[in-house]
Amino acid sequence: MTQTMEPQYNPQVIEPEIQQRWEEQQTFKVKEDFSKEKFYCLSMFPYPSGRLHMGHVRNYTIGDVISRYQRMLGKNVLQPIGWDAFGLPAENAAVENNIAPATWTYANIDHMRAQFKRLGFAYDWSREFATCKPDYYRWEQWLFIKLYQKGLVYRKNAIVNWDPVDQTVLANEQVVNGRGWRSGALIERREIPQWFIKITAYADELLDGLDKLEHWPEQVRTMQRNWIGRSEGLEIHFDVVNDDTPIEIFTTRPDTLMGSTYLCIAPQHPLAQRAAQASPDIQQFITACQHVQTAEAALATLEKQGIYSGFEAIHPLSGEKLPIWIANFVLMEYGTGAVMAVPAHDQRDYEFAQAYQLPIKQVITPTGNAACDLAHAAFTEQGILQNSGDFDGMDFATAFDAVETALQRLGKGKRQTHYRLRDWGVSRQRYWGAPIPIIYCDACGTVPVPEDALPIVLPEDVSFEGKGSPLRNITEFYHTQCPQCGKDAHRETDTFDTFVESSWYYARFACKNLDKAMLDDRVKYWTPVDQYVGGIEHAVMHLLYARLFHRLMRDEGLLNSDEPFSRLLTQGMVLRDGAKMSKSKGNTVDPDALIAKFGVDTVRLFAIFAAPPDQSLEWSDSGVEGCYRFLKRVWAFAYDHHDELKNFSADVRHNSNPSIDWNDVPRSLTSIRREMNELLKQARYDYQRQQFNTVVSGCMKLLNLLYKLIEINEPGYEPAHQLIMHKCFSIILRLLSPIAPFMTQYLWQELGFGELIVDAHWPKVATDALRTDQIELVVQINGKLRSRITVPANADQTSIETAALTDKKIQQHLQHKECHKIIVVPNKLVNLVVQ
RNA sequence: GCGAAAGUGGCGGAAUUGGUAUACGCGCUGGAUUUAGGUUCCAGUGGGGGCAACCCCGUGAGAGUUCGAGUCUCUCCUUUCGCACCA
Repeated sequence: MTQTMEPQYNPQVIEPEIQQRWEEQQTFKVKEDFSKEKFYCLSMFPYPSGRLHMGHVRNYTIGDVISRYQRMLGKNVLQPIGWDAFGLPAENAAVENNIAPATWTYANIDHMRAQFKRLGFAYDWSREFATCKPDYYRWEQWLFIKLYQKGLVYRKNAIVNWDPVDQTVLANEQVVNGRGWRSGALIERREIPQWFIKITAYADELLDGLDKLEHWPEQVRTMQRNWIGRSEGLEIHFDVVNDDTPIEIFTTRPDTLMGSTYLCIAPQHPLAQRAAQASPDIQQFITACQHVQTAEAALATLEKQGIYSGFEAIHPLSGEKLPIWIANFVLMEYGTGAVMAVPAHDQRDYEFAQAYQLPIKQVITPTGNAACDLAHAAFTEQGILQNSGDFDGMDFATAFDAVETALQRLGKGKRQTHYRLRDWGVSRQRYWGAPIPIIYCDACGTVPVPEDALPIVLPEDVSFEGKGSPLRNITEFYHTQCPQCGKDAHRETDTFDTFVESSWYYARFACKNLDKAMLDDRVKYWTPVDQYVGGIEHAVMHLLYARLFHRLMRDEGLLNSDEPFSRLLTQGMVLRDGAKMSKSKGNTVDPDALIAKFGVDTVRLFAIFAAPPDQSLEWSDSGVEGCYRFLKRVWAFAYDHHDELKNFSADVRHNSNPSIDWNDVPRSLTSIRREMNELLKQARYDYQRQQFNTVVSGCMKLLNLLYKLIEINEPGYEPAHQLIMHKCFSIILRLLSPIAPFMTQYLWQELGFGELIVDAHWPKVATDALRTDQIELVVQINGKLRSRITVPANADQTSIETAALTDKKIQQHLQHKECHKIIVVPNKLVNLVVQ
């Protein structure tokens, strides 16, 4: 404890001092003591976009609060950080500023690293890495080849957005209203060969695994379930009149089969192509469909259009001839490229049938006597079959089986499990990404790069104009020899989707410098990640791909668990004036400016206090000032307390608990002590359930309590008074330290509590302090609050009822009325039910 | 369009299991300190009525279950997120 203390809170002086000390002492460098209980806390690593925004500050503060809290609980905590360094923005910046994507990326990383350090996050910086470095991405190239050998990756044609003016492939984000964002040209669908990872081979496991992720938010699990979309249905074949190839469809509603009045096929369906040869109108329609965007949202809101193909299908059971239509909303690449239309019982089919005057045939009637009016909408619920021949009168389940049996007998259909989930296309026609390790040889075909030839290094020193990949023009990259026959060959110029890098980085943090393998046994100690923190926008894609990669690595024998993230916290967005903070909206707040004005602790405190972690946070300048005011009040209290401390008993000063008989202490003091312990109990619970905003409220209440305590004067009971005060302040500092680590560290030492507060014991509740002999109960009449009574804590039901009924206010209310029933909720209330 | 959430004072939010609605903070009003502004401190603050005791209303809208609903169920409205090449 120092002799003097600054009266003014000056974060600009203390924060850099403490930051320097953490760095010098390597306070947060993790010790690999495998005998200790570990806690791996990870926030989704940032894309190095330039500067930190408030969303970053919030995300990484939440992760840091959890890390520091877990460390104070005594665990061996790993909290690493790195950079998701490949991506499209670097290419855009390269075009705009005439700078190589690598140069731009590394400069951003340097800037953001300095910002992270200023924010005081308890990272183990020795494990930092960037995914754009060959010693990282070489291992995903290695894994890709392993998957190739196992048949888990394959190449097939897939659609991209093609900008015919810029002669380049555009991301969905770069297509605005169907046009290229730079060229303004109408985008075309173009089919090119691309690499896919067979995520569908893991569909069942990814789906079933969700049930075990009990510490994930239910909404995320539901979204993933729906994304995978497992459904049971029938695959049905329709023969085509005057054509050899039958049309295959999948339906989850075979009970409506007899109500099918037409079929729809995709414009790219082979049959549609044949139809186009005979009809210029059909050809024109198909050409127009070339401009349908690839994004599903655009597709779904599209005006449904179609044209009769001239072909007819034969209904597999009735033999009826059904017209085959070509429709813009049916996609060749998903499913079979054809659907059976049942306009009476599917809303989309209904609208299409109305628009093109196609017949609507009702085959399902509601159960019971419920009305069913097909004049305005389809009836889409399950019911009882009618107009369906032998199937009439059956319910959904019976009809499902009967239709299946009937079709199977004819060889025209069978039961099938269908997934909405599609295989993961990982090819990107871009420069700034990890090269896909494949070689194309005229003689040998597609040849994977041999393991000992990895990594395939991406040249960083390139001139980048944004028109196609520069890799095609770099001879020493593009031209190579075939690993099998040695003849001239060329490399794949596509790079990996950046989701590949972010799918396994969490595991690499366990063994960052390893150059002999992707992972080693250390990963078995550290994974799974105990706490993962990140935005809800990643609920499906990133989190599903990481769950896939974890299993792929497990099946390579690199890991011994099934899931990458045991617990997930999805934090909300930072809003200002009700809209997401973003450069384009011009409503951002610069964290650096705030830190310069208030210090880091205030910024962190606000990020935590303003909203619960999983909800959106509304920015408020005056709210930040309120947080600053609170920290100043803490400092002011500490300053006075520091001054008073020399008058305190040696026991209290040295934090050795003096023995005090609390039964002998006046109620004015014991009630403060009880309140303090109740607030502590609540704060511990709030930490556990990760509701950190109310932890801050609790600390504010504790400080208010201390100011109340100062006003109390009980001569002869100074030791108890001092003890409560000193203890209460040490509790405030510890509860607050994960959130405002700088000030609390400074005061912890200044007031002689110890050295590093992050190594202090987490405060415990004195349960004896919570005991009370009298309790207050609320008395309600018909659920409305009418009075309060005080009863002994151990009062029985009868005496509580008597106390409630004889209460003066209650008697006034009960005049001339009869009480039927009394409900007593222990420790809470009494409700009198009155006529 | 499909999938997932959210809606509580002037504002951010609290209310652990269905049990005292609005804790804590901001803002505002009044007062103290200060030459002044700022800072700091004290008091008040959901709406309506009443001299007062106190009463009525009140958690997006409407219904329902219950002794009791912000919390559970249904319908609707609004906002946000995701939709496979932004990350």
